[in-house]
Amino acid sequence: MVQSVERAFAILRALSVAPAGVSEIAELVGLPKSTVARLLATLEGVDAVDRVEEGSRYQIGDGLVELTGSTDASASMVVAVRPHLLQLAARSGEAAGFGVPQGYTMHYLVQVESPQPVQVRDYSGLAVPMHIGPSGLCVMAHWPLEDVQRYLSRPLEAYTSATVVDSTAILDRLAEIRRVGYAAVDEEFAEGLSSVAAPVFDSNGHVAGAIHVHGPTYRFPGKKGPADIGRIVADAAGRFSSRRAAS
Amino acid sequence: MVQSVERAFAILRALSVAPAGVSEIAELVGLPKSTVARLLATLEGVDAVDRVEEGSRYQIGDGLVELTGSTDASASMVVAVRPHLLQLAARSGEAAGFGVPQGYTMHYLVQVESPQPVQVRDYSGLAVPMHIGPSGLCVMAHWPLEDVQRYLSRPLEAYTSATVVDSTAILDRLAEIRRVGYAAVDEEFAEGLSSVAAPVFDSNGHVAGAIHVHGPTYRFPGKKGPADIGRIVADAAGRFSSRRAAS
DNA sequence: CACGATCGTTCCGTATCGTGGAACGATTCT
DNA sequence: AGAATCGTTCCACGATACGGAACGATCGTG
Repeated sequence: MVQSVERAFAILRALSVAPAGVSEIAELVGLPKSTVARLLATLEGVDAVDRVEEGSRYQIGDGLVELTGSTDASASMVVAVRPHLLQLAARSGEAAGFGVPQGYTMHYLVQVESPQPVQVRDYSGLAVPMHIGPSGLCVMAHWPLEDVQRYLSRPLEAYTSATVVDSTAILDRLAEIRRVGYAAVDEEFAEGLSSVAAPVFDSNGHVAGAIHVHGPTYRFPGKKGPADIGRIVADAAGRFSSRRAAS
Repeated sequence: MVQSVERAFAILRALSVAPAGVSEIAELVGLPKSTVARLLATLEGVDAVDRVEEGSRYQIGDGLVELTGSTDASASMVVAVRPHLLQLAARSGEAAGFGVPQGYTMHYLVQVESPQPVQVRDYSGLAVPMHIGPSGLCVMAHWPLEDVQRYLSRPLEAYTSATVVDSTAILDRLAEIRRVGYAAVDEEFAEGLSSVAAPVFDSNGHVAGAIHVHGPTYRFPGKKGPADIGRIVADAAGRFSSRRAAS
């Protein structure tokens, strides 16, 4: 067990009851004032606590609330996005899915199956590096440049021989994605699999995830081509973004 | 800054998005597996995380929710207690209310009006030190002795000339409250105001709040006297406690 | 089934990090 | 004004957290 983490949580438990200052907390948890002050400074730094009206009393902070609320947020997003995915699957004729970014990976939370007899596997529950697949690229296209460059400075894994791992090529792709509003990828994640994705934004205009359609390369994107499918997906993602902004 | 606390919160942020195992978290936060495993074990020990279905994936835990969630629990209690208060107001002929403890104060959440033409003001929304008023005293009567003594070691405020602030007298009161199951107070909170309260317990038998009846001193408790009113209030509080335990 | 890859768990030597007493200015109370 | 208490910061030091390595368990593939 890591003692200082346990101590930090003892402090949080004391504060969950009522706001308090350093000395009172020190008495409540039985630690020296200086230890408590240092742990509080750290907890304040990670937004787990904040000050009552910029005074010297601390209370449970918004950051802690967000840690527990985000899980719910993802769950509610899964529920909210489903009708959009069902419509998209019907309209594109292929499986549709939704994923959210987490650090340097894209987490695929939910997938709605293709109406066609030949299905692709279910990728929900899977975590994929950002540069593998169009959803991650859509998200990354809206990152600040220094975040993109930090990601690209690490060795990039190739899932297939078609996976693009060249930094310059990726940067060019990201610019194109921002211009056209979607990303199309063939066989970079898995051989025989093609996918088109578009970004979902939250109410503050920040990229929050991506909706995608994917199918076997032999029939997808097919006659419609990436641009047509791209527009359909971007349309669905845009409607979902608008709906989220309104709620 | 305490590095291990910061690292623990980095892990929590990763888990706030989606459940994950040790290795995935390690990659997300950029720490060695053994470090992550040790921090996770600690976070699990303080209920900040728990396992998904006793497997090897972790998620945000109930303990973290509880650090932030007391307000929500209070909201559902307000809904649940209302029929009990309505009945009590009808039976006692006075206003009935409910409050929950928060640290060293009693928070009055809801009040149902007296059926009589002369009303007392609405105290819902008010926070009052524990020793002021019978509800706080009922809660305090069920605190561990060292918690009581810690409270009493601080200077106690008097709201009126009748407010009891002597530690010995308060300790005697608490013993009497535990014995008879209610508390009766005259003009200690406000002049001309009398009140009788009884404790509400949660499903673990811990004191969670108090139900009270209050009215103008000139007519309350009246012919019934504190003991009769006390029994009526304790009866209502006991029924509410049983109903909470059953749900 | 065998084997390789990956996972989660545990151990242990070590050095880094967290500690707590003390100092001190700021604030509060009498 | 003076005493008490608060919150903040410093620093020597050793306790604690660290991370590489080992290993059994599990999973995926041929």
